[in-house]
Amino acid sequence: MTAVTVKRDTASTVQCMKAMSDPTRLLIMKLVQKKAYCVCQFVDMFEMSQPAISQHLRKLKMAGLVREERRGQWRFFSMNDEFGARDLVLSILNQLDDEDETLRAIQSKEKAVSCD
Amino acid sequence: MTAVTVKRDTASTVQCMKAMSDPTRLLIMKLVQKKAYCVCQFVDMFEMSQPAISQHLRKLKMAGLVREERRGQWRFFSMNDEFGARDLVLSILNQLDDEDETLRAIQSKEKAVSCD
DNA sequence: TCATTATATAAGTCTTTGGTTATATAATTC
DNA sequence: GAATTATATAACCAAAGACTTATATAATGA
Repeated sequence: MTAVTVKRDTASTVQCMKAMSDPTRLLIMKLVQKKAYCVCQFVDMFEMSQPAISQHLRKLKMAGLVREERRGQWRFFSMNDEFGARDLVLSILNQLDDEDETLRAIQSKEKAVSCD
Repeated sequence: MTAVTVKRDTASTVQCMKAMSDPTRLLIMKLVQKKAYCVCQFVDMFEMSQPAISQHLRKLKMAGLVREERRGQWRFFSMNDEFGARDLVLSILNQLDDEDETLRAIQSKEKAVSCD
């Protein structure tokens, strides 16, 4: 049973694609598809500065692809299931190899957060 | 009968998405999916300068999304069906609305080429 | 061969992007 | 309430993008 894809206009398609057309953001989307992560986890996994990660997350959030949730001193990000272009996002993520080396390397660096 | 999608790595996915993450190039891909167009047709349809169109086409060609064919003094561009990330391209184009206003407006400006 | 037509390329400009460092804010813990 | 921890934001910078104008190339046709 395949859902009928809601067709989208050019502008919103381009906006969504631009948000995901970066290796860091594409992989963040791949990760949050499965569960929520907090900023500091991404910092560890991507071995990237905290401001750099924050800015990538802001872009994804502004574009509507992720949602933010506060838990104590942490902010968790997860996939926004109410996003209009959700089908587009999923079809892109779906053809991204789960065995991809870059993805694997990043996943292997995941650390638990105290509140978990 | 749905074809099995070949999973792709992060780098090639991002490269393909970047090539399509522009309204002009996304719509060019939508157009060449159906048939080949020459540069001068795109210039008319997108109401954009010839060098600008040439440069967009070069990007698409360099990324492997389109192929070029000479017919007399014209150069026709069509979708490259041998492209590795073809499934990704098609799934993106597939969810782009055929009734999209921008697309319609561009299609309405199509003119015939002498050699047609 | 010369003018015309179709296209590419080069060089310049302006904007956007993705990082940096420094600092602000807000919750937690001592 | 002071120090610590998590995060955001601001200001800056270098590189990439998307145009522009000017010019080169290549095929066509007189």
